[in-house]
Order: sequence, then structure tokens, then C-alpha cells
Amino acid sequence: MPLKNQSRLYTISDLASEFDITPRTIRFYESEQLLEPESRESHGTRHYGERARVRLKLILRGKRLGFSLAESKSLIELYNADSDNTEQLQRFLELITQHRQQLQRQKQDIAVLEQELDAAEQRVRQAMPGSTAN
Amino acid sequence: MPLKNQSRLYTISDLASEFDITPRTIRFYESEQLLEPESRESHGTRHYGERARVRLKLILRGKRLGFSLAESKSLIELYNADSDNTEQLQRFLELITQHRQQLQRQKQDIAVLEQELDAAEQRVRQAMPGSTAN
DNA sequence: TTGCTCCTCACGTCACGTGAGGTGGC
DNA sequence: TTGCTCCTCACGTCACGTGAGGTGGC
Repeated sequence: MPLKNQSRLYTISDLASEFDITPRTIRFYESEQLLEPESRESHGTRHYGERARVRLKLILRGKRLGFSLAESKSLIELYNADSDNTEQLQRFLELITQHRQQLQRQKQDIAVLEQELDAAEQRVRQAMPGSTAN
Repeated sequence: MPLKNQSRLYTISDLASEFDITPRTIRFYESEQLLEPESRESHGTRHYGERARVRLKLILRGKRLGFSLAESKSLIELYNADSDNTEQLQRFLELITQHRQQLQRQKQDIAVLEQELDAAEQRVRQAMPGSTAN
């Protein structure tokens, strides 16, 4: 049976390939105080634990949700701080609503573009000499 | 009855406010060869026509769909080229297929994001003190 | 020794934001 | 004259990309 607190360590490229980003991205997040290695080897090689891995996951999810790194940082700090700061949570809800509207617009854009692509393809096929209509 | 080719002119801030961007953004697109004013006043004030307005609309839609400005530019040029060049048309068809696949992936991404937003909102609402579970 | 991964600068890039300093028409 | 919008530089910002030059362990 696997232990619950196995807590294995990851190299920077372990995490990079797991989340499909570059090591540079992880180092950048570190320089922006969003992330820290559990420990360093003699020469400086970074070793990350489960805690850092989860933070990275949260950062990347924030990115997908359209948050800036600064926003993600304070959101994560909100998670970790067992604050009962209602004001902050309200702001979070507003941000979520905003980003949901963004997604709504994106879906409309995609629908429109797909129709245009259909029409364009038809036009092109008809314009093609020797075309047998697909 | 409104004329079909009314073709009114817009100032830079007309377009900016219509599409909720800044004049600086429009000037930047011009410097990147994506857009051009129909005419200039003596002092340099830009006047845009319907053609420029449509191009701006396409650029912004491309942005929302995740295209770079360079990509949007060549897409628009492809749309406008009424080339009877079979080779070009073939390339066009290939590009359409590519972008259709991209859109497919994007739609999946959006579906996932919406679920994450739902989950995030629920988590926050539950974390809110005095919450009545809405 | 070769090949691989790791490291730290540090400049480059993309898509604008943001003043600074100035002109033109109601 | 004041207020408004327009203009052109040009440096700043955000989130990294991309070498340059070097170290460390199998």
C-alpha cells in the first residue's frame, strides 16, 4: 500500500514536463515569489516537494482562468491564510463572474468563426477548377 | 430608408469605445500593418471607414480566440485575397482545417474551464462565513 | 572525455500602458 | 482663454523565450 505522505521530490524538469511548461517558467515564478523549492543541492539544483507542486498547479489553473500572476498569488495566499476575510472573497467572486463572461464571448466567437470557415471552404471548393464538389 | 453604402466615418475613439479598447491599441495595430485609416485630416487625425472597422473586428475576434496579431493578419489577408491561384486555395483549405482543429481543442478547454469556475465558485461560497449556501 | 541536466545573468519579444510635450477646432 | 480630443515619440510592463557561459554527476 502506498503511503499517504510519500512526499517524493521533483526536479525542475520533472515539474516542467508534468505541466507542459519550461523550467524557465518555473524559475520565473520563483523570482516573482510565487513558488519555492523545498531545498537546494550543493551546486544549486532545485528540489521540489508536494507543496510546491500543488502551488504550481494552482498558478497554472489561475492562468487558465485568466488571472494575472499577481492575482493568482494573492488568491493562493487567500487559500493558505485561513482568513475569514469576506471582502477578499467577494472580490474573488466578482473576478470569476468577469472571466465567465469572457468565456461566453469566446464561445460565440467560435460559433461565428466556424460558420465563416464553412462558408469560406464552400466558396473555395466551388472556385477550384476541376472540383467535383468535394 | 437607410442607404446600403452609407459608409460613415469613425474617429479613433469612436472605434475604441465601440470595441472597448484604447486608441493606443488601434495605433499599435496600425504600426503593425494590421489596420489603416481611410484618410487623415490636415493635422493627422485619423478617419476610419467601414472596411477598417470590419478588419478591427476580425483582429479582436482573433485575439479572443488566442491568435497572435501576426496570425490574425495573415488570416485576414487570406480571406481578402480573391485569388484564383489553385495553389493558394489549397493552402487556404489546409489552414482552415488546422484552425478548425484548434477551435475544437479550444471548445474542450472552455468546457473544462467552466467546470472549474463552477467548482471554484462553490468552494468560495462555502468558505464564506455566514453563507446561506445561496 | 562526452553527453546530459542543472545553474545564473541578461537581453529579446509580444501586446500594449502610460506619461511627456504639443497641435487644432468648438 | 479653457477644455476637449487628437497627435507622435519613447520608456515601462507583463510573462516569459532564448542564448551565453559555466558547473556537476553518471
